[in-house]
Amino acid sequence: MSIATVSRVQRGLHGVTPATRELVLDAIENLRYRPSSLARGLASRHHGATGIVFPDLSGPYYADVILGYEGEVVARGESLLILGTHEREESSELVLDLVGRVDGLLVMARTVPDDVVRALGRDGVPVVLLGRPPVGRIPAVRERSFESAVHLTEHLLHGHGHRRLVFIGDPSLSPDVAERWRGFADAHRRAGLEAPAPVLCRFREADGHDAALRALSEPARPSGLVCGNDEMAIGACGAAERLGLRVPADVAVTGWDDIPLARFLPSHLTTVRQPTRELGATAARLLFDLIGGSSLAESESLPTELVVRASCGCTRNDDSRHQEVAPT
Amino acid sequence: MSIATVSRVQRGLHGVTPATRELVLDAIENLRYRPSSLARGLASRHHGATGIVFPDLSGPYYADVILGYEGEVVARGESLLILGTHEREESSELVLDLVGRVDGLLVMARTVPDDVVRALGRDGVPVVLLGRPPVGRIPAVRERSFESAVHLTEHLLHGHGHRRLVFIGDPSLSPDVAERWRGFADAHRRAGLEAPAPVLCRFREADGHDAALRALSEPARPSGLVCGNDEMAIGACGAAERLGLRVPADVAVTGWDDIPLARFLPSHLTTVRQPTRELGATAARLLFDLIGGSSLAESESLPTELVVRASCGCTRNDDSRHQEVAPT
DNA sequence: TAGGCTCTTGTAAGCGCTTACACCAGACCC
DNA sequence: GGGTCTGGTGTAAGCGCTTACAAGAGCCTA
Repeated sequence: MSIATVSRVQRGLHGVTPATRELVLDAIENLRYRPSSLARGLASRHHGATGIVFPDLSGPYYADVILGYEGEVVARGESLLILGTHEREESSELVLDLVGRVDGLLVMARTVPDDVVRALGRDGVPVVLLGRPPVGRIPAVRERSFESAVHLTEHLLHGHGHRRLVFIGDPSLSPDVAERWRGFADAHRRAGLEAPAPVLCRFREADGHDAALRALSEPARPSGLVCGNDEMAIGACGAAERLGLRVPADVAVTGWDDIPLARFLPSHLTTVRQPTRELGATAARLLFDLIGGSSLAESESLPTELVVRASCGCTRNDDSRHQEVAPT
Repeated sequence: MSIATVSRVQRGLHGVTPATRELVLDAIENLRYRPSSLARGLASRHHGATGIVFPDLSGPYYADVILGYEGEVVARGESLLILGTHEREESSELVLDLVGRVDGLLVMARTVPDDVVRALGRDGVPVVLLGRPPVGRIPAVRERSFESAVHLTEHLLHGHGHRRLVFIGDPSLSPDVAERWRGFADAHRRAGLEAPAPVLCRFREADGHDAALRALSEPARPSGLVCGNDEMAIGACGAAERLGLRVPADVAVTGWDDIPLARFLPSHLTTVRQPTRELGATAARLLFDLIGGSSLAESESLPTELVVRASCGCTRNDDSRHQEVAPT
């Protein structure tokens, strides 16, 4: 019984007599033989693994995306390498290293600059982006942040008659936030209004708190704060409370992401739910298409869902209405 | 210039003239040469990667552990493969597959049965356990759940005079919960009381809700619910509310893990904070010791911290006292 | 029955590294 | 000046698979 036959049986190739196959299978069982993934990879020149590069893992967003991705990967019998960049200096170097260990890479927002992504593309590495715009021919998966931002802003503008909304968040820090800001501004424009400049801040609760404190201390106090994510919104609610303002009576607050905590704020948070798992799963499918050689892998965008609770001024505090933002 | 020299330069071995080294480095730079991790691994018979097996990624606990682990791994220039078992049938098979792609494995609670772990140990695979008891000579990293359970229960028993406490959670489902239940029971014993049987339920909010509903509907209503984790505790608070009971006036509720949401319940949750990142980092160090051949890698247990807020009956609802559970 | 098929199995040449060992200069000693 | 070291460099044999190709067995057709 030769090594080639074993290899053929192992990989379920045709051209092996059932009898021999049985024999080989028995031997494998008895010897508890496990093929070396390293040797196999070297000979067949693929790793049987893909990588995912994410900025961090605080909050449920990235964890959920990874979960959606992981499901698809495991279903294909592949492995998954992860790398959190955590705004490390050497992130690009780490990614370049990672790329040597996988057949393809999912690169998420706020991890490495575009030129690193471009370099990967030039080297022929299959790459899919998530939560950031496409780069050259490299496809991206995103949720419709722009559309949901328009939708949410119009809800505030027309549904509640707000006229002094302020956007909290820094569009330059993340493509998602940029899209949300763009939608916010666009909704204003469509309504014949001008959106005030965003109050810049980073992503965490404390950042939102500080930014909201600044915004709410302006002489012309905003009547609503549209925050770039739920964490900032939570901070903003805290800031309002600290200033003796009631949410939503004195100031409306909205977020993004619908993290579990959103339902537990004193005034249940109106927010936008993202199809996090589906984003991850879609990215995986796209990446495997790319690895499989399909060159027609196109960017995709997934619908989001407006979750209307109490903090926007809609009165009920427990149940929540959901509205899907239709494809455009 | 021979291939061996390049290899030597690459790996920073001594015995290369500075001049040659410079030459090789230049060539590497110019040709943008990257060594094949596959070939290198095959020849040197190690993967330069470790794996982590976790049950799921909902809630911040596992994400934080992974983060702590990841930091150590990346600092060593190694890669990290992840596998979520999600109570899949084929989990053991997947783990056995994963093990062929790494130099060592961190196996967390509720993923694969002990005999799989034992089998790995027998095959000489470096394995570290987390959140589950040691198996044979395989070391485990754990937080002092037992001790903090005693501490928490005594706080309730002696600090607040409770006499009808009920434990919510199923000790058979997770080693952590088992330890907590054991501490709960032990504290009762020390106080000359008998702990009532635990109200069995799974880990999620809804499970805690149902279990608490059952417990609180008993003729002799408990005056306090000690829940196996924060999610269950949140469910329990909901159940109390639904029954028209106030927390903590009518019933005290406590959790475990100190998830972010714990601070946002109507009555801020008294809970136990775990050193999640440190757990992950410690496990990584232990695993690398093991891989490095050190056979004196011992199980470790890390201190936890009792976070006293309002839901146990201590009145203040915003600041929180922390008490570290000292090593025993 | 010889020639040509098809189908199964075996052989051996890589895949791109690491590493034991051979080799070759010099430096050094007597 | 020939021998012995020493340390830098090259050679080649793996590592454990995949895979092109060769070889052999069985069957059909003329």
